[in-house]
Amino acid sequence: MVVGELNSPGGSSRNTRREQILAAARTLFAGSGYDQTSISDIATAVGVADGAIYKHFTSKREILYEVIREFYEPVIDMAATNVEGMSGIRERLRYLIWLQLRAFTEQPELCRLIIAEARPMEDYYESRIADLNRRYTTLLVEVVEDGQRAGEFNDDIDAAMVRDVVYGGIEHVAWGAATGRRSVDATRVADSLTSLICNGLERRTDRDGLLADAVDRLEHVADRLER
Amino acid sequence: MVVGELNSPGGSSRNTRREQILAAARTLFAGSGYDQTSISDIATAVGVADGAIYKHFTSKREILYEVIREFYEPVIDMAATNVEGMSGIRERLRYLIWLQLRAFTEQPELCRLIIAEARPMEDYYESRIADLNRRYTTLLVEVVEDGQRAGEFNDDIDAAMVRDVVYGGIEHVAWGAATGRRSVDATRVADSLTSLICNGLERRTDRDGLLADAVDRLEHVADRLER
Amino acid sequence: MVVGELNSPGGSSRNTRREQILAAARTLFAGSGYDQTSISDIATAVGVADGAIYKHFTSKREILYEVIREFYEPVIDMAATNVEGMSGIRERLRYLIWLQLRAFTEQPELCRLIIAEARPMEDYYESRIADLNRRYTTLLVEVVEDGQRAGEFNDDIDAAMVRDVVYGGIEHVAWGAATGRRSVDATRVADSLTSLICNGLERRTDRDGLLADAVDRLEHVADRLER
Amino acid sequence: MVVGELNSPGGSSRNTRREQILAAARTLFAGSGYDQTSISDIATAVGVADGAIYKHFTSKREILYEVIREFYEPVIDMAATNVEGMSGIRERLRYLIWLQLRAFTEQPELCRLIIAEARPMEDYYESRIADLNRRYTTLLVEVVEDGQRAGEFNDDIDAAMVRDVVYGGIEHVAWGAATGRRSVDATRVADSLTSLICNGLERRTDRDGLLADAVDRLEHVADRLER
DNA sequence: AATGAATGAGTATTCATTCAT
DNA sequence: AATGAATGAATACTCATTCAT
Repeated sequence: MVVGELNSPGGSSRNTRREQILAAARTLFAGSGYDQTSISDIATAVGVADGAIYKHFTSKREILYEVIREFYEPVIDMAATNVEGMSGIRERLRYLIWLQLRAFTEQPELCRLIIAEARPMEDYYESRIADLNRRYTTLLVEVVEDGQRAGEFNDDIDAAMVRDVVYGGIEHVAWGAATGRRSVDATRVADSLTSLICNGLERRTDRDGLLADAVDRLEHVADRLER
Repeated sequence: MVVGELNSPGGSSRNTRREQILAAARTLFAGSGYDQTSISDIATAVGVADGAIYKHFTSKREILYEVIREFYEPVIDMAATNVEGMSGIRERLRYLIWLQLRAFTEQPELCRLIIAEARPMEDYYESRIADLNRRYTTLLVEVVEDGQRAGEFNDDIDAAMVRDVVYGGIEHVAWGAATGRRSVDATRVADSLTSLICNGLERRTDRDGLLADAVDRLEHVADRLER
Repeated sequence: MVVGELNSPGGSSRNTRREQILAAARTLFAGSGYDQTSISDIATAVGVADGAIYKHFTSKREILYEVIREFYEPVIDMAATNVEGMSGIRERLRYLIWLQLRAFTEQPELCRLIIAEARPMEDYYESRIADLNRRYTTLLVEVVEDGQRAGEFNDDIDAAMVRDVVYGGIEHVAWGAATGRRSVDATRVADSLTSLICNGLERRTDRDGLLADAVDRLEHVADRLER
Repeated sequence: MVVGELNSPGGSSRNTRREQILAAARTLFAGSGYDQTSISDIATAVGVADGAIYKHFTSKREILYEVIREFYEPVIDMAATNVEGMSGIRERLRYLIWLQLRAFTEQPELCRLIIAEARPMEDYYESRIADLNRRYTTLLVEVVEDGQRAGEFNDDIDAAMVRDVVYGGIEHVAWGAATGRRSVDATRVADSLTSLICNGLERRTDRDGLLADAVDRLEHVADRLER
C-alpha cells in the first residue's frame, strides 16, 4: 500500500453493494453532514430501496463508523508499520505528526466527521473508531516514552499530555482547514510542530551545561592568550 | 472580580426573568445536552409558558450562546486584565494556559457544551462565542509574538500554530475530564504544558552566539599573536 | 344520567378539542380498527395538524383507552348505582347481565375494540380499562356471594367462576354480534342467561330435606304399627 | 390416540421440513407472540433461508393456523370420538368442558394465540381454525339439544347461548391462566362448571312438581297411618 | 427444494417557533 | 410581558413476500 492511495485500499474496493453504500455515504456525509443525510438519500444515491441498506448495516450510525474506519484504518496501519521501521525518536515523531496532519488536511470533511459528528456521540468511546484512535495515539505515546527511556527526552513531562497536545494541535489546525478558514501545508506544519515538541522535550540542562562549560573554557583560554 | 467567582458576574445576576432562563438553561444543557433539552423544559423549569422565552431570546441557539458567554466572558476579561499586568513572557503564557485549563476542568459540562455542541454548529464562526474565543487565543498569540520580538523565542515557529497546539492540547485534556475518563490537576498540567511549550520555543541561538563570539575572540588573539 | 344516553355524558361533551379528537378516534377505531387508524387520520378528521393531537394525549394508545373509558365508565357507574338500589339477588344479577349485554350489543364495534384490540395489549392489565373492568365484574361477584351468604345460592360454586362464565358468555354472544354473524335481543338473552345461572346456583337441599322428613315419619309410623 | 398425547399426533410428526418449521414456529409464537416473530426468526431457528419457508407455506398466517390446528385438531377428534361413546347427557357435557379446559390450561400460550392473535384476524371466520372451533362447539350444542329432546333439559333456553356461556366461561378461566394471573385445576373447574350448567338447565318445575306431589302423598299416608 | 438479496410501503412522535389574545 | 395552542416537517427502521439463480 502506498501513501498516495489512502482511500483506495485494494481489498475493500471490490465494488460490492456494501462498498457502493459506503462510497455514497462518504460523499453525502462529507457534503451535508451526518444528520442532514437520510438513509433515503444514501439508498437513492446507490440506486436501491431504503430497506436494502439494512441488509448490509444494522444502523445509520454503523455506516458512519464504517466510513470513518475505511478512511482511518489504512492511515493507522501505515503508521504502525512504518514507525516500526524508523530509527530516530524525532524521526518517528515527525512521521506520526505528518501522517495524521496529512490525512486530516487532505480529507478535511472526514476530519470534520470524526471530530464534530462521531466523537460527541454517546457510544463513541465504545466504538471501533475510538479503538482505532487509541491505537494511533498509543503509537505516539510509545515513541515519547522511548525518548524518555533513552534519556533523550525529559521525563518530567507526562507522555499522555504530549499526546493530547500533539493531537489536539493537529485537530485545531485541521479543523481550521476543514471549516475552510485556513489552508495548511502539512509538511511545513509537521516540521514546525515536531520542532516545537522535540525542543520542548529535549533534555536541556546537561547539554546546556556542557556547552556552557566549553564556552567558559574557551573564554579563559582567550583571556590568557590576550594577557 | 475575583478568580473564585467565575460564574457569578456581578452585573448580570440581577435575577431578572432573562437570568432565570439562562440559569435554568445552563443547568439543563449541562445535565442533558443541548439537543436533549427542549424549550419546553426550560420554560417549565422557569415556570413560564413556552412562548415567554421568545420575549427574551430570539432562538434556542441564542440561549446556548449566552449561557456559554456568561461562563466564558469573565474568564477572558480576567485573562486580558491580568496578562497585561504580568512581566515575564513565560509567566504570562503559564497564566493563560492555567486559566483556560482551570475553567474547563472546573466546569467540564460547559466545556463539553462548547466543544461538542456549539462549535460544530453552522453559524458558530459568526457567533459571539467565536469572537470571545478569538479574543482569548489572540492574547496567547500576542504573548508568543512578544517573546519572539524580544528574542526570547524562536521566530521560526508560527505563533498561530503554537496557539492551536496549546488550545488543542487544553481541549483534549479537558475533554477527557468532561467525558469522565480522566481526572486533571489544572496546576500541574499547566506547569507541564508551559514548560513543554516554552522549552520548545526558546531560542538556542544565544548560546551559539556566545560560542561564535568566543571563537571570534580566539581568532583575534591568534591573529595578534601571529603578528 | 339515563340509560338512553350511555354515550353522551353531559359533562364531557363540551366539544373541546379533546372531545373532538376522541369523537373522531371513536369513529375511526370502530370503523377500521386501531392498527388501521393512523394519528394522521384522526388529525385530519378533526381538522388539525398531527402534532396537535399530542397536546391532548401522550400516545395513540392513550386515545384508545380514553375512547373505551368514555364508553365504558358510564355503564359501570350506572351499574354500581342501580345495583345498590335493587332488592332481590336474582333481580340484581339479571340487571348486571342485561346492562353489559345491552352496552356490548348496542356498540358492537366498541365491544370488538375492547376484546380484540385493547385486551391483548401488553400493558392492558395495568391500564384504567382493566380497572374499570375489575370494578364491573366485582359487582357481580358480590351479588353472587350475597346470594350464597343468604343461603339462596349453593356455595359450593366459586363466585369467580360464575363471573367468568357470565362475562365470558356475554362476550361470546356480543362478539357474534360484533363480527356481524348474529343479531341479538339483549333482553331475551339476559333473561335466558339469568335463568340458567340462577337455576344453576339455587340450593336444592330444601326439597331433599322435605323428602327425608317424610320418609322419616313413614318409618316412625311403620315402627309403631309393627309394635 | 390417547389423552396424554394431545400434541404428538402420530401422522404429522415425521420430522419433515414442514414439521420442523411448524415446531419452530410453535415455540417462537408461544414465546414471543405472532407479531413479534418474524419469518426470518423461524427460518433461522430451522436453519434454512427465509425464502425456503414459502416452499411449504403460502403465508405467515398459514403457519399460525397450522400451528393452532396441530394443537387443536387432536383435541376435537378426541372429543368427537369419545363423546359418541358416552351415555349420559351430563357425562358428555362434563367431558367436553373438561377436555377444552384441560387443553387450554395445559397450553396457555396456545390458548393466548387462539384468543388474542388468531381470532381478531380479519379472515379468521373463513379459516380452518374457525371450522375446527365450530365442529367443537357443535358437539356441545348437540349434547344440549339431546338433553332437551330427552326432556332432561329445559328447552326454553337456546342451546347456542349455552354454548357461548360454556366456551366463553372456559376462555375467561383459561385466559386468566394464560396471562399468568391465576392457576387453574381443570378437573375441579370442569366439575363445578358442569354442575352449574346442568343444574341451570335441568327441567325443574315438572320434576319438582312430581317430587312435591310424592312428598305430599307420603305425608298424607304418614298422617293417616299415625291416626 | 433452496437461496438470500431486494423490495418499498408505512407511521408515531418531537419540537422550535409563531401569533392571536 | 405573557400565554399556550397550533404548526407541520422530517425520518429510521421493519418485514412479509418475491424471484432470478
